[in-house]
Amino acid sequence: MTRDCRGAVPHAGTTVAVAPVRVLQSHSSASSGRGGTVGVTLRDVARAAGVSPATASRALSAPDLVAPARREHVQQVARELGYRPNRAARELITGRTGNLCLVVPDLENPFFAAVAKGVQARARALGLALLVADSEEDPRLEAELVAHLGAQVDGVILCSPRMPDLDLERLGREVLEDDVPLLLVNRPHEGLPSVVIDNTDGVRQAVAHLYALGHRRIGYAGGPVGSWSDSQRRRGLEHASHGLRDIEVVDLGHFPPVFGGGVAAGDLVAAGGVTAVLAHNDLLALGILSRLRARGVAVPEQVSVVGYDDIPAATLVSPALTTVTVPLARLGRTAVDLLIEAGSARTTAPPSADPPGSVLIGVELVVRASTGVAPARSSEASG
Amino acid sequence: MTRDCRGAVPHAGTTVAVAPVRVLQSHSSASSGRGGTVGVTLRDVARAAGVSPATASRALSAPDLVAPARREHVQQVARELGYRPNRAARELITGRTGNLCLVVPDLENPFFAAVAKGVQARARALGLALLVADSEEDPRLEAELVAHLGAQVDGVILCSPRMPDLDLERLGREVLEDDVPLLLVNRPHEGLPSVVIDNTDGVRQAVAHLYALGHRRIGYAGGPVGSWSDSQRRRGLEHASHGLRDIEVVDLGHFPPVFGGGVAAGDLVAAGGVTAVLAHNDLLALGILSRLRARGVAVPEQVSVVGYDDIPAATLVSPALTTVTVPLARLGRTAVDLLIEAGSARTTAPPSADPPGSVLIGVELVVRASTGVAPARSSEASG
DNA sequence: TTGTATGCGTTATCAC
DNA sequence: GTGATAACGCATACAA
Repeated sequence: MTRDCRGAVPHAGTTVAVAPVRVLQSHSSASSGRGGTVGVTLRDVARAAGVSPATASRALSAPDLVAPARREHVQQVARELGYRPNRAARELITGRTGNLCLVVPDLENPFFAAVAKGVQARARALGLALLVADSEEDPRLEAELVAHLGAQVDGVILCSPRMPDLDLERLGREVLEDDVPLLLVNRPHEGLPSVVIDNTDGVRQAVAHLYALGHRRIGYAGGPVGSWSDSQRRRGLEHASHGLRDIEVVDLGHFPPVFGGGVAAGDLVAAGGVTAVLAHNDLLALGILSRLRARGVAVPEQVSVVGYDDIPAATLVSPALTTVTVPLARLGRTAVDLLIEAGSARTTAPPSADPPGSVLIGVELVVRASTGVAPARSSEASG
Repeated sequence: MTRDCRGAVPHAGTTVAVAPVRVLQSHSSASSGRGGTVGVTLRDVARAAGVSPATASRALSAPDLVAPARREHVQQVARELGYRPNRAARELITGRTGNLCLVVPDLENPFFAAVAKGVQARARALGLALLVADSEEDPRLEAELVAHLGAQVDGVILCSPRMPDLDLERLGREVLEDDVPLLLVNRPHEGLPSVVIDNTDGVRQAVAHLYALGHRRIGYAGGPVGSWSDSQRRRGLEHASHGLRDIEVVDLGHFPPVFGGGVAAGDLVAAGGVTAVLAHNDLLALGILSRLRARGVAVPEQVSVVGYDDIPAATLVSPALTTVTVPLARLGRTAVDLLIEAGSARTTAPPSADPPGSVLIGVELVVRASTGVAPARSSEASG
């Protein structure tokens, strides 16, 4: 790594006036001369507008409380002076930071990246900034981050598929003490608001699709043990298969929900005698796809593969992956809305009014090239 | 989307004591009774430790200034009381927020996701939180975000491949006024610190590799017009080819640096009579790969493909993509370090001491299955 | 080395 | 509807 210190020549064009002395006297309104917008305080605005600081404050933060004429005048003056409220001072007295916080296991995981994008967009639309923390898949660190960052934000959104329930319990209490709303993504928990994906319906759609294509023996490559969404999807799988004649679901086991996990799962698919496999998520499915190809198993001619989430990479491979589309950006936006709602409910209502809500995000199967009609089989059951 | 308000039954197990009255009297040390760690102020610590607030402050923020015995005592007391400094109050007086800000065009783009991850990790290691903003590929929004968020952080890291130089110039000035260091990623600019990738060397390695495999006619699928890294890579390409006998570089044009752009580029590859193609980045290369496959062009037997960046998806496809590995996480970490350096230099040194530094991040070609020996050709030049 | 006192910029509480 | 004034919690200049 080379270090390249660039041109030692200072700007030659305009002369930037840098004040060499620090003025520490009482507010000497730096507004005379275009010295910059730095340090324009509310008092400056008030003075320039000929009103008291209190009125100036109200004119900007609670316009309804001030007479229309004055209000507009103050706002005009503030604009001219380039006034920008000091967030620290405001926070110090209101207790609100104007920031939200998002904790995810891995920013590079396209699933969380999409959620983060949605969260960020909605937060900004509401005039809030977003602190993002990556826990590096470490539940312990997640808890620490929530506790740490929770102190400097108005609300926390936590994506923590694998944090033990007990830790969650504790976090919930801490957060209640600190009066900072905590929202869970893709994981419900008693007493906490959450936004979750409809796992059972997604699985149902996937199974129905495969069944319609003639598949009767379907493998499931599961996610990590202890993952809430995995247990949900297993449940959905059972439920869905109950309604269909002659179907058999083969549990291929638990796998890390990444590409590498899919490679391992791929071998079990090949060995399991199934004609189709549903993976816990797309990364896993892509790994399976890759492994099957390497072993010379044709997809979808010999085996059909279905993923979950519909991450961008699902369309980059060939055959493109049939998968369950999860509106991740919407999930993120909804999370913010619900969090805000929880926050304002907390201040409006007495101690604990209504329990925090939980929102279910609908999903939709999108059929691509990785699924096809089941290969002819030695039929084993009579019709 | 269903709305499911969960169980209306309050907690039945433990009884959570919620204080129904708000204590507004002078500090009545809530430490008696385990009422919670909320509101433990420095004065409380001072009182409990039997020292003045000033000493308590120093014991925690400037330990060297207080006698060892007292110091440890105060720290102990603070720990026991669960004291946590109020960031707003601290910021109000010190002017430092303890936050950095990162602005990227698209959080879902694996390139920026990786950078963000590195930035976040390093920031946390330094005890700083990270505000992340996604500009949705809109340079105008980027400028606005920097201006807006810059006011509430100690430094800004900007990834803005396509922002016009003029806007950058203006941002640089604004930021200088606000006294907030601004650092550019993958884009140098006079007067601003930056961390950039070694584009010319990456291209050189790629060309050398292809040349060694016997390729003599190599296509380049470029990035967007106005992209600094694209112009750098084109320059590197020229330079690299000058040193090699009998080589010809074919400019395939400018493409949006996404999968779809690669699809378009793929057709030109097929039509251009080249035996190898170097893409501006991996997404583009993946699109080319996909298009070539769709058209029945074998990779690498007929055409070799090289990408740039080495995003995770590069190994998910088959054939796996030969590409130039960019240590993106390191890039992010370096950005933070350099930004901090710039920040402290700003306060330490008089007005403008030394111009901000620029760091060059080295890259390395990683050879995978998408490149192979050049097909036999109708040799056109004598040896 | 330690304590006292002041101020950071804003909003909230009161009187008017 | 408006203005004086007191906090908010902390760090620091200054005196001791």
